[in-house]
Amino acid sequence: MTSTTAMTPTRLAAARVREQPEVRRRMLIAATTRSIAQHGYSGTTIERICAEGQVSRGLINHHFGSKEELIMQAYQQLCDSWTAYTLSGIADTKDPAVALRQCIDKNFDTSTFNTDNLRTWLGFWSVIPKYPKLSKLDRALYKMDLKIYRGIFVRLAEARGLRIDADKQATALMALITGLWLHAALDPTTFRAAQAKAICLGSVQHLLDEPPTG
Amino acid sequence: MTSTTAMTPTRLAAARVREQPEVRRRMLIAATTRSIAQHGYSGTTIERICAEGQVSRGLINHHFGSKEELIMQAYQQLCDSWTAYTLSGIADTKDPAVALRQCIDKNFDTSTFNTDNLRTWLGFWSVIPKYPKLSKLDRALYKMDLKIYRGIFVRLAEARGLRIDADKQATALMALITGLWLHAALDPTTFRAAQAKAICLGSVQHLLDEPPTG
DNA sequence: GCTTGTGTTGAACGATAGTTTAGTAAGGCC
DNA sequence: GGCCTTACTAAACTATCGTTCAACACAAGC
Repeated sequence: MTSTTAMTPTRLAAARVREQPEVRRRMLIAATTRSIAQHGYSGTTIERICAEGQVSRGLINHHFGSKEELIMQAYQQLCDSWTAYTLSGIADTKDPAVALRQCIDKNFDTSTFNTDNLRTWLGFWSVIPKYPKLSKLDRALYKMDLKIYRGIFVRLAEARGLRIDADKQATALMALITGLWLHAALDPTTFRAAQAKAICLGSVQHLLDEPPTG
Repeated sequence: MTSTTAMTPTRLAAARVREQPEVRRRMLIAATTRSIAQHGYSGTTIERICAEGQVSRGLINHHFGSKEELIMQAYQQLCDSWTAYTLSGIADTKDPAVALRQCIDKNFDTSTFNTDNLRTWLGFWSVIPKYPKLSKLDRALYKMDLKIYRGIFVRLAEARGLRIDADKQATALMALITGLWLHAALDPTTFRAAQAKAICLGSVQHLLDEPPTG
């Protein structure tokens, strides 16, 4: 009855690769991030994510329960990665000036300051007001960053014998970085990474130039 | 046959107010802006806009042809308003230092630096990469702002006898402002308008403090 | 080798998106 | 005052959204 030569199977065998749940979840999170980078949040549908991850539509609900949960975990992953990446640059740095330079470097290196990554952040930012969970994650990230930069400015003030408002300086530098990221995300031709970094360094130059021994 | 007392009309007379097309279009654009402020771009549907504008669902297509066209015109209106508002502050200002202060003021006054307005900008920013028309509008706005700030810094340099990179200064100030806007949009409790403005003024203080006559 | 567990698929589901359209009524013109 | 244009409504329409589910296939345990 079944002739393998006459009848090609109606359903061609899909590349059904069985992965460990944790591995598959990571893949789907990565696919989500890529979709947001390329199509924005409003253009990121279940179908698009699954196409990006080369899996069928039902798999997201199997591994995450809902699209919302996937989005939450994707942003958590993004925040965690960024925090780890930032901290890795100042782990055992004694000189606060060096630490500051390294932090700024990381904000404008090729793995960070590229259109895909910046647009991923933009995509998540746009829905943070909608989801309290995302707000919470974002605020935690902001506070973490603020703490890092504030700490650096405090150490810088001590080392240089200056009186500076570390909190204000940290807030200003973070806003400047975010603004440069946003403008680059909206139009990648506006300025290059080197120019953006130069602007950042320029804003803190007066704190870096001073000789350590007054 | 028709008993007004026994039968309440099946279709309660809606507040069918006939407006001039231009007036109605303005109302629908305002409703769109409000919806984006409150629900983000991805939460802004035809139904939501029409509910906000208190009209029926079909009216948007009647006046704009499509939702996309409405979004485009809403962003155009937002950009035009902002440009006019910015220019109005420096129309006949001779002293560049005063002009700069006034520009900064406008970025943090109550009509600008409120959650609704900032989230409206955020909502539009998130879809700019998707629509070339929006990109074009945004780039025009950016260039206009850049021109204004660059001009002020050029005049400031001349008046103070300083050598400054006006383009770099303008880019930096605009990024700082945008970053402060974004952080405030994501979490209104992060800082108050006065603090944000103080940070901005602080970033250009070294250009304003100098006495006019060296 | 058979059973069990589960990662995976693809179709079907209800809900909701944006659009279209037939019908209604208000305002201008002769 | 009757006619015509058109702003407007409300329902129907098609497409697509996120989700559910029955069937399937691969790996582990006995």
